[in-house]
Parts: sequence; C-alpha cells; structure tokens
Amino acid sequence: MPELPEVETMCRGILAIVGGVVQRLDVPRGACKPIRIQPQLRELRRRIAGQEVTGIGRKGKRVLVQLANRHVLVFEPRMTGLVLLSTPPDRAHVRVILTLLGSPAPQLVYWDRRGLGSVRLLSPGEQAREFSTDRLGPDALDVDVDELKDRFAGSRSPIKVALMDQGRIAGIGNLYASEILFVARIHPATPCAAIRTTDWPRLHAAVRMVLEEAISYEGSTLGDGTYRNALNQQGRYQNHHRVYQKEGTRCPVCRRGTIRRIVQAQRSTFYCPSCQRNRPSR
DNA sequence: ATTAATGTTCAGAA
DNA sequence: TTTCTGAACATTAA
Repeated sequence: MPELPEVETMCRGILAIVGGVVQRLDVPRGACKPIRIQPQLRELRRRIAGQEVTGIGRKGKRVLVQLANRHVLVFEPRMTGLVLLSTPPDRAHVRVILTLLGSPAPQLVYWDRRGLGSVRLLSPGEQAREFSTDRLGPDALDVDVDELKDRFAGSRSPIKVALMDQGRIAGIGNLYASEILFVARIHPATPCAAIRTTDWPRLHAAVRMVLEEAISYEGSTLGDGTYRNALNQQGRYQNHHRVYQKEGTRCPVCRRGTIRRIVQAQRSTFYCPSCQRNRPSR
C-alpha cells in the first residue's frame, strides 16, 4: 500500500533522527516469522555501530537512512510496513528497533503486520548495483517528459501496468496509477506505443500533480487503516481520490460518465469511460 | 473450517 | 526480450 507519497511522508516524518548516532539495533522476538534482514545481524550491527545518521532519502517506495560511512539502511515497506518514531499499532509486529544517541528522537521503529517488507544495509557498491537504472527506474518525481517518454513509448503493455513497473520509473503503485491516468485523461488499457505524442506532456504533468497533491495530504490511509505517518497519524488523501475505489459513482469531472472498475494484471483499475476514451488498439 | 482477497516485489516460466 | 504466474506473509471477510 505505501506508494511514493506515503513513503515520502514517512521520510519527512523521521527527519528528526538526522544527526543521531547509532547505538544499537534490535530485532524483537515476536510471535511471527522474522522479516528479511541483510546482512546477518552480527555483521549488520558491526557496520552501523557508532555511525552518525547524515540524512534521509527516498528511492521509489524505499526509505533510505544514510550513514556517515556511506552505507545506507534501506527500509522497504511493501504492503504493510511502517517507519515510526512513535508507539507502533501493536507490539507483536515490531520487526526492528534502531536506537540512537544525541538525536531528538531516540528510536526508529520498523513495524510490519504482514512482514513482506525488508531492512537491508547497502554498501556504496551495493547501492550502485541495486539502484542502477535498469533494475530500478528513476524516481517518479525526478523524471522529465523526455525520459518518461523514452522509458515507456516502445512498450506494448497497457499504460496502467507500465506505470506500476518499478524498473521504468519508481514509486507508482495501484492506487496512484489509476488517479494519474484519470487526471491525464488516458484510458488505462492504452498500449504505451499507442499513446499520442501530444499526450506525453499531459501524462508527465499528471504524474507530478497527483503525487505532489497526495504528499501534501500525507498520503492515503485505505480501508484497513494500516498506513500511518511516522507519528502514527492517518493520511488524508483518501478523501480526495477522484476514481480509486469509486466504482459506480458519478465522474467528478464530466458528471456524465460513471466510474468503472476493470482488472489489469490481477489488480483493480478505476477510470471514467467518458473522460478517458482513447481507443486501446486491441 | 476452508477459501479468497488484499497489493508489492521477486523468481521462474511462458 | 517481454510478459505472465505464483509465492512470500498475516489478517479479515465470506
């Protein structure tokens, strides 16, 4: 569920740990299976001990805690992971606790109900490999129109599916793909190769517009209420969704069409058949 | 009681 | 090469 806006909100929420020095890292023995942690705990602790947190970064849907020795702790929340400075939703699913000295926030907690996420420490070399542009595309807020077009235009896959492909650009998931295509007025089933030249600037603008708008509301907390910011507060962008999970309601723009739901790559897509009427070529 | 569904990423197959 | 499928996991709803 956490996509770019939610992860960006997490990052902003943990800025208070910058300047702190790593004292310890604990993995509470909970009732559930351990999550993926790399490298092994002993090695991990040896490499982060006493290091100052020099900054917080983000790459797509990942939170980066940058350390003085150029290593970076990468939190990947996947479905239900949260990076918190406050009390977690429950004790059972606290996966990692990072304790710091000399920062206003003494502890960073990684909580993950389903445990699909991971915590990894990457050396500079590993970062280069992990974040190379063929493994993980440029961040969705960093691409310009030309790069967007270059990375998508050749493909025959539907634009909705391609937007969620982290190898093309990083950060967009199921929710924001629907919202972005609605704002761009592009039918989600349109093959990338069939998108008109004049539509790329509109798509690019919609990517920025929707993501920045969602960030300003601190992301979306959906039905099960899992997603929270670093202070355990809900996002508010769910109150501003235009089409996501709005099947059957009147289109907010044209007021004639009714929002439809289709399934693409085993996931729900929402769109307005009236506003987004590019003809998919097959 | 079991089954499906959730939504992201990866490995492996088509 | 690109695209698709199932698994990873925990919890809830049917």
